[in-house]
Order: sequence, then C-alpha cells, then structure tokens
Amino acid sequence: MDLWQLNIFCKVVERKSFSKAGKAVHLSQPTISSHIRDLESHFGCRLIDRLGKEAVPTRAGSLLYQHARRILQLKDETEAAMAEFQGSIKGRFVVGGSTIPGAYILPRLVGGFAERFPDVTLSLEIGDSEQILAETLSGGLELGVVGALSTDRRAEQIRLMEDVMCLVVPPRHPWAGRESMDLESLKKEPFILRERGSGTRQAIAGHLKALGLSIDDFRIVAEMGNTQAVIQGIKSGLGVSILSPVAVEEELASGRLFALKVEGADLRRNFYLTRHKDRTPSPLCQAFIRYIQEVYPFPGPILPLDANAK
Amino acid sequence: MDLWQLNIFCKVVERKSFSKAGKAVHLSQPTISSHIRDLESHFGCRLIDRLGKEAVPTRAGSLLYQHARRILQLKDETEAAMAEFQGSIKGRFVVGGSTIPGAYILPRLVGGFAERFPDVTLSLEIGDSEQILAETLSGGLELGVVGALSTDRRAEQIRLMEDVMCLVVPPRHPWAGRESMDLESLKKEPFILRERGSGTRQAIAGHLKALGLSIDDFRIVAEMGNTQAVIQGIKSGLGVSILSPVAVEEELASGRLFALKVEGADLRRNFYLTRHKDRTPSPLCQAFIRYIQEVYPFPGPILPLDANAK
DNA sequence: TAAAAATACTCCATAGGTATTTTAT
DNA sequence: ATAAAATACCTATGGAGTATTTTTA
Repeated sequence: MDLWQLNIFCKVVERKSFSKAGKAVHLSQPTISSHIRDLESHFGCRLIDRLGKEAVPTRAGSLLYQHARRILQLKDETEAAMAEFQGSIKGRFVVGGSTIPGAYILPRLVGGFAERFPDVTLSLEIGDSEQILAETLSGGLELGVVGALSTDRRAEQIRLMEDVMCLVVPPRHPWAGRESMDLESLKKEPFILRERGSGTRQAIAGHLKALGLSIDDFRIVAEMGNTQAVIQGIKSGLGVSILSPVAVEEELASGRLFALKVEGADLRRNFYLTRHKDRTPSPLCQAFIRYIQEVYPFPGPILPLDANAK
Repeated sequence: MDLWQLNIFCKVVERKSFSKAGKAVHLSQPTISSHIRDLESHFGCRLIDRLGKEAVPTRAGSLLYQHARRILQLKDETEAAMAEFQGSIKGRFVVGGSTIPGAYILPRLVGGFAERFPDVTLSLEIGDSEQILAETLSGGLELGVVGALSTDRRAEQIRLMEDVMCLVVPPRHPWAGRESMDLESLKKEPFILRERGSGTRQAIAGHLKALGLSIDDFRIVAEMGNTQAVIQGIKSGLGVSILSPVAVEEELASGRLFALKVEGADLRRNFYLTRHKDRTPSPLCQAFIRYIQEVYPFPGPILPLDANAK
C-alpha cells in the first residue's frame, strides 16, 4: 500500500475504468490491473468488481476509497506546505535576545523586519546570553543576538556592533560628576553584578582578566538576575556597577544616575549574531539575517557615548 | 514521496540517527541515507541536519515530520478499518424488501439477525419488486427480497419461499362464503390491481398468461401503488383483487374480508432473495445471506393457507 | 463485433545490499 | 579511536512496457 497505488485506485474508482484510469495517470492498462491486483492481495479482498463495461468498487473498495481520498488530500497539503515554506517569507519566527540587545537592539530590528514582511509573525525571546546561546545550539531558537562569545565550537557568531560600558553611580555618590575613577578605588567600592550567565558580567570579567584581575578582587555585594534589578540596586545606594549606557540612557539624561570611565580599563564590549554553525537555517531565518546585515552593514557603536545629563 | 519513505523519515527524526532508524525498519544505514537524500531532492531542501552524533530535523524537516505523522496515522487507520471490515460482523447494513416480503418476511429476519449480531445496525428499505431489483443491480442495495423474477441477466435470484394467492372480496359481496369462483365470472368483475412494478401484479400476469389470458381481458377499475390501497379499495366495494393471504391475515380472521380460490388457476407465487450476480458481497451481506438460508433452509410456504374466519 | 480487462513476456529502474571511505567527537 | 554518515558499487525485485488472449455487452 503506497500513495502511488492509492492514487491509481482512486482514479479507477472515479473513472470506473482501468484503461481510462491509465490514461489519467499516463500508465498502461495492464499496469493498472497489476496495481489493483496488488492492493487486493494486500487487503485480502476484492476492491473493484469488473462488471463488463463498468469497473465499480465493492463495499470494501468504497471504504478504502474514502480513506484513500483523505490520505491523498493530506499528501497534497504536505507538498503545498513544503513548497510554501520555501517559496515565501511568511509564518512565525522567534529571535532570541539577551538583556541589552533584547531591550535596545532587537525591538527596532524586529519592528523594521515585520514592516517589510507583513506576513511574518515575529516574536522576541529574552534571556541572558548563556540561555540564548544554549537555545540556539539546542535548536529551540534559530537565531539570537547576545553580548557574549560562546566557548562551544558549534556556535557561529558574527559581530554586529560595539558598545562601551561605563561605571554607573547614584547621583549623590561622592564620585558623581567625576570624569573617571581609578581601579584601586573601585576595588574597595561595594559592587553589584549580574548573574553568571550574563554577557555584561562576562564582558566585565574579560576586561578585568586583561588587567590581571578577577571579579573576586572586588567587593561584590549583590548578584542580580537582570539589569533593572542592578539599576535599582545602584539607585538605592547598595553599590555601583558597570553597565551599557543604553540600559540607563534615561536615568543618565535625567540625572537620576551618573556615568564615568574607569581609568586604564577598556570597557568596550561587542554584541553578536549567534546561530548553530551546522544547522540549516530556514528561509525565514535567512531573510532575517540578510535584513540584520543590511541594517548593520559593519560593526559600530549602538549609540553615541557619554549620555550623562549635561 | 511515498509512505515508505515518510515512515523512514519519521523514524530518523524520532531516533535522531540514520543507523538506529535502519535497525527500526530493518534496513541498512546506506539505504536510509539514500531515502533521506531522495526526499531532500524531492522537496529541494535539507530536511535533516547531520550534527555529528545527532541527526536532527531542520525547520523544513520538522514541518514535514508533522505532516508525515498525520499521513502515517491515517494510513494505519485505513489498514485497521479494512481489517475490521472483513474480520467482524458489525456496521450498517440495508436490505431491500418489496411490499409483501418487506411487511411479512423481512421484519422477522432482520429482528433475528440483529439479535444474533448486536453490533450490526440493520435497516429495511421498502419499494416494489422492480425498484428493489433495480437497486440491487445498480449497487445501491446489496441484497433484496422480492416477489418477482428479473429479466436482467445480471440478477441472481434464489427462491426463498412459496405463497398461494387468493381472490379477495368484501364480506357482503355475492361471492363471499364460496369456496371458489370460475375465471369467466372473474373476467366480468371490477378488478383492482397493483402498479406495474409490483411482484404481485407480475405473478398474476404470469398465471394468466399460462391460461392464455392477459390483464387486459379483465375489468381493471383501479391501479393502486401499494397493498393497503388495494385492500381499502376492496373494502369500499370498488372491486375485487388477487392478493397474498398474509397481507390480509387479520381482515380474513375478523371477517372484514373474504378469500376464495379461482377455479382452474394456479395462484402460487414465489419470493426470491436477489442480488447482483457479479458484485462481491460484503462480509455483512454474506453473513445475512447465511442467516436467511439457515432460517429458510428449503423453499416452503410462508404461512398455512385458508385463513378465512371460521 | 468491439471494448475492456487479464495474461504472458520482456526490460530496466531502483530499492536494497555489502564494502569502504570520510567525518566528527 | 570510535561511531556514524557518505560514497561506491553490485544485485535482484518489481514496476512498467508491448503483444496477445479472454471475456462480456
């Protein structure tokens, strides 16, 4: 019992004739005969009564016909769905974004893409860099934008843009208003950090390592699961932190927080488009990648720096 | 794209491995490879990403998998339905019956069969002999019981039982109470007849022909579409008729009608099981035929004759 | 007699196998 | 080093054809 035989069988039922069915599917009459015989021996019963002029289904044949029609229809739908999937940019697509990209980069990208391709339903999944990376590797997500490089060789990451982090303090902090602060002072200052999976934390750790230091050299007073919690911590005087300025743009402009540089430290960090190296991207994914590379043709800063209230 | 390949494809997706899928369907790993390659070239896109240890579906592959599962399930349902159809006596079955058998023979048969096979829904379709015969030939009905032989060579009819018709007159008719009446008198008497398709009418016509007569030799005052109308006609004094005594059993017993013989005329008639000679009977139909032949192992009279009120 | 299906046969495309190489962990 | 898929190559089943016979209207 295969689709081809079912198709032939249906044609015989519909045309009431072996030879006419043969014409319909470009097969000879004896070939039709043998296929019907095959089906009959497979099911162990007669399916078509050959009544001289007419070939008519038996009751068993009618039963099979009903089922066969449904199967063949489903087959056609499958072919159509597969063609559709490749031929058109439509459907549902989910991009992953870690905290900073998810909040400050992807919304614009997703909006712009949705505008150009109205038939696409886009959604944004937010997590920390580690979570998003893991999901692109496991296949749950096809694409992500994160603030950290993966150590997994299966990850393919391309640099999208650059950002320069800064030290953020509350407005009434003694350092508020200063241009910069030295590392030694910072090591003694209560410090708030993101959780381990965070790209921001990894960027900080990476820069400290370049200076021969580690996070353990600092006075970590809290580890927060998201950027908003860090910001609240700073505002409430719990400690200071190093953040992407885009995350505190409003607070800096309104004077509710204050940003400064760290002397001798290079606080640049990158954001990366991330996917599994070997997984085949869907047409939708390809279109989204093309769109992103159109918008960010070369890596550059997200926003102008030094957005402190003037 | 055929069912076998879809099955293999699904196994690969489920086992995440070509060789494991091979084990599952008793095929070698290279054979699996080639089937997947076939499918991929058929759809024009990659369906499975070979990620070293794991073989995982692409987005297109997942889409196909969803469809394939439904198709394969439908295939299983089809196989099950076909097996069920042959293996068990259950489902719906319609028997045709002409007027007399439909009213006096089949109800008992249908009742008895339904009792023995509780999973069968039986129904009885009533028409005159000609209609029922036509439907068994066209395929609308698999089986019928009628009171006439068909001239169509496609009809296969086996004699089920015998009945002896009688002349029926109203109680105040001058012939009421007589044992019999001669043909010459009957020819002058107002006569009520069934419609052309009726088996009763054909039986009468057949017997007249044997005597060198035809219906046109009688004074036909009415042609009625069913037996009840004929009975009403006789009761109202419109005329007399020749009927199966079973149809007027109650009227004879209560004295509301009176039956007598016709001298020199043999009014026996037969009832026949009727089906299309070449159509394959369904298992249900076969079971019903077996049951009927069990109940009526040899042709005989339906009921004892001469049921007039004593 | 004509039209349709069955039968008989021939052929070749391909599903399937084995042996081996390549690739990735 | 191992395990899995790809590749190469071979074989044989069976799907498809043509020619012919049988059947039935």
